Amino acid sequence: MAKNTDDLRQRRPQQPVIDAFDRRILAALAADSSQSYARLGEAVGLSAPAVHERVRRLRQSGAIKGVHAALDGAALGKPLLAFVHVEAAGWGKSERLMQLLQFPEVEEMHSVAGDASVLFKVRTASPQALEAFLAQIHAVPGVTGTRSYIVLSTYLERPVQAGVTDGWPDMPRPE
Amino acid sequence: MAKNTDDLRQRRPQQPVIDAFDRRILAALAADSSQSYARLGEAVGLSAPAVHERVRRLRQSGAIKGVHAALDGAALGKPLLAFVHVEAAGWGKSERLMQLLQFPEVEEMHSVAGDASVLFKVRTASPQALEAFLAQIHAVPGVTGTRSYIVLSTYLERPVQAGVTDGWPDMPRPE
DNA sequence: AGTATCGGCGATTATTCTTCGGCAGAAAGG
DNA sequence: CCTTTCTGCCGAAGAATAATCGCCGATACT
Repeated sequence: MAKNTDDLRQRRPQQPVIDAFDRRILAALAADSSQSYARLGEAVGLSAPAVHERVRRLRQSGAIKGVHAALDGAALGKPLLAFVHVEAAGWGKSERLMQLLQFPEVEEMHSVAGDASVLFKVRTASPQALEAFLAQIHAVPGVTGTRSYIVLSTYLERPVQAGVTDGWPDMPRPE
Repeated sequence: MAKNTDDLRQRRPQQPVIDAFDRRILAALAADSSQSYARLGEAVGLSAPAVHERVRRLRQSGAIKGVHAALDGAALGKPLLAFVHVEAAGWGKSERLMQLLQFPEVEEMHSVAGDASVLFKVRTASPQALEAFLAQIHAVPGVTGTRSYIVLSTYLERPVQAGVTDGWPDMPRPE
């Protein structure tokens, strides 16, 4: 037996093939991850152990990064949601900026292409708290300015969806 | 017995008091909602049934809106994340705009105060798909323009945190 | 054809969830 | 100050679920 073939087997496809069953399982778990494997299996057309095995694989492959409780910001005393665009001279990502992630008010931080360098999503208890956060940002060396977008109403806020639109509706092309 | 006192009891405080135990439970559930009540109880210093009861209450009060699996956009074939600002003449929220929420690419939609009316967070399979989505937006009557921010790197993306910063670090006040 | 591999299914065991009764502490009333 | 009432926690039991095992059919490769 050629043992060295095991090395070849260790290639990780990194795309462990996500078939239609997986997609349906992922969609169901993204919607509600507290349902039993039996119910999931019934929904997608598989047995409970089969679903269990697929979920285990999806977890290990990284397609499922975790399962989290969705909390209500207002109920927790953080009714103010805002997106903060940061303009920075030089390269935006600094060690100093990363320290801001320790604040539980910060939910997202991305570097973006556009007329801003870094984008924050923050949920604060009050305008004063947002001001304090902005002060923290402005205290970072290299930051030249910020632009804040205060959220008035949230019409949709959901986790990553499993679905992909492949056939976009025909658009009225600009002539 | 005055039965009518029951009516008074039906006042819902709407702030059913979230104490330190609740906050720790919520923090733990936001981080990982797949752990057992026994482990949670051990972490926060309560028994499993006590945690169960508190979680039930937090669920009912709306503090916990649900539990969802966090999926990996790239693994699902949607590696492109973008924030799209929409400028609209008149009032931004239209029935036509709400129909766009049916696309699984759309993860968030807010109306904001700032130099934009509506803000979308979309995760698409490709730049072409993003273009198709933008075309959908521009097809909505009243939309005068969009500004897109393509995400280059995501440094943080997490659900609503239970914690609140009350003592913000002293900021260097602008003199 | 033979053979190995993979994935699903049914059944079993182990964990966990969920409920129940009892009890201690705090708050309201006499 | 004592009683009453209420609330919330705990330990224990029963129900439901998660997690594992062996077997089987399908597929692909030799």
